[in-house]
Amino acid sequence: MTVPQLNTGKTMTDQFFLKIRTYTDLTTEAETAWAALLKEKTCHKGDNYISVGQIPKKVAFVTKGLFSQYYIDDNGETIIKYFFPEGRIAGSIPATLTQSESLFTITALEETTVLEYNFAEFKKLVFTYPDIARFYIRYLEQHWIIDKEPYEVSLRSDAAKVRYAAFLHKYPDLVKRLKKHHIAAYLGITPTQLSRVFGYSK
Amino acid sequence: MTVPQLNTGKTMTDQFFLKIRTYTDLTTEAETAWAALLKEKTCHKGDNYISVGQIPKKVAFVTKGLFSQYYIDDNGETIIKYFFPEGRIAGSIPATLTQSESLFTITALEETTVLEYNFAEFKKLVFTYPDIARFYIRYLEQHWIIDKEPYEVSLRSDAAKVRYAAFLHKYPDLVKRLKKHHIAAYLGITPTQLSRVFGYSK
DNA sequence: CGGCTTTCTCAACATATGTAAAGGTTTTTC
DNA sequence: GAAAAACCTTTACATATGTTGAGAAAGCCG
Repeated sequence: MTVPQLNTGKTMTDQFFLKIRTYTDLTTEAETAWAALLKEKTCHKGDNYISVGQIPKKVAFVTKGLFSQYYIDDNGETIIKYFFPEGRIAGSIPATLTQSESLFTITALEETTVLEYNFAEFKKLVFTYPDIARFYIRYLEQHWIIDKEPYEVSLRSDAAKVRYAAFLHKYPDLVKRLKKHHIAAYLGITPTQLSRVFGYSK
Repeated sequence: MTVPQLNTGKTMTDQFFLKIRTYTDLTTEAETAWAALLKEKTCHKGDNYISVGQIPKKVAFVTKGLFSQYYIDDNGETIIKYFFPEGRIAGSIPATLTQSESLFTITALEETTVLEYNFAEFKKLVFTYPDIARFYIRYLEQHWIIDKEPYEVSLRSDAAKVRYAAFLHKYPDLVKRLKKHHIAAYLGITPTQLSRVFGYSK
């Protein structure tokens, strides 16, 4: 069971299930079973929630703060795959599903509080409660299929300047919380190049 | 119901469910219900199974042949996102899920026979038969999460030469069936560049 | 406050890849 | 089987982006 913790008048668990219900409604039994898996955790700025090479067991719903998921390529460049701000479920999912070493590190860019839960336990609930299965399917479809497509297309066919403009437009709030080099690493360019296209366009 | 059609001694439907059972076993009732949705279709080389701008309703299990899924970017370049050879389920899934216009065209690179089914009808089965839900979840996890990760990483951090070598290694059978410009379009480079890295390394 | 680190920008140069065009080969088509 | 189309490679040139290094600004820390 989670410890009540006020946050705009809601416990973290309330905040969690409010988000979950935007995908699909859950029965009380399902919600109770899921709630029993949740555990609060805090990551200080700079802490790694998951490190490269680790075999992850848990995923984390971000209630406050910001994670980035990144890896270092052969040339020593940092490449950021995702940002996980409030309301997102952070995890190294491929590694968690296959129980293999994570290719990515997930690190806190800000003081970050999460509600974490064991993913294998969650998967058991998926096959026990049809409404949790329904949630999981919606979640997978939304984030792994629908949301990813425009970014993947842009990454392959747009110049850095266009990708930067799209990022500014899509994540105006995130932009303020990130350093330029984080954005560059997400767009797949160097800070130098970002500075160039930024300078020309502004 | 599908028309029996010999193919190494199996009907196309047999071939389909053999593949499905590699994800999870189905009850007889579930299989029967799903089988009722299947319909054979043939695409001649050059035919589009789905065209850009179309709102797709169906997906297609490829029993014989090869599809590519591509789009034309602002500069008129063809960009190939996937190949669908035998045993893969081809579709413009983001557009099908959201019932919006497909960003991609799916076209037959060879004479291709498929077993197609209405995706919304299939989704009803997902929420009726727990074993079909289990299949669908496994399928989403495998193809949309696990399989995609290495390619996405490579696309962002490896030079064209490395990506080409990885492609040769991973799809030795596909390579023989594709033109070089198809491979180039998949790797995100021009045929000219592919010819350069191919020439130097061979 | 003062120094230290991080961040950001800029310049000069290097490089991978794109563009365009040509020629030779292979494949398709009738 | 001949004509046409598609494909592949190569060359010369163009360009976006990377690399390195320097310096200025901003943030952090003792």
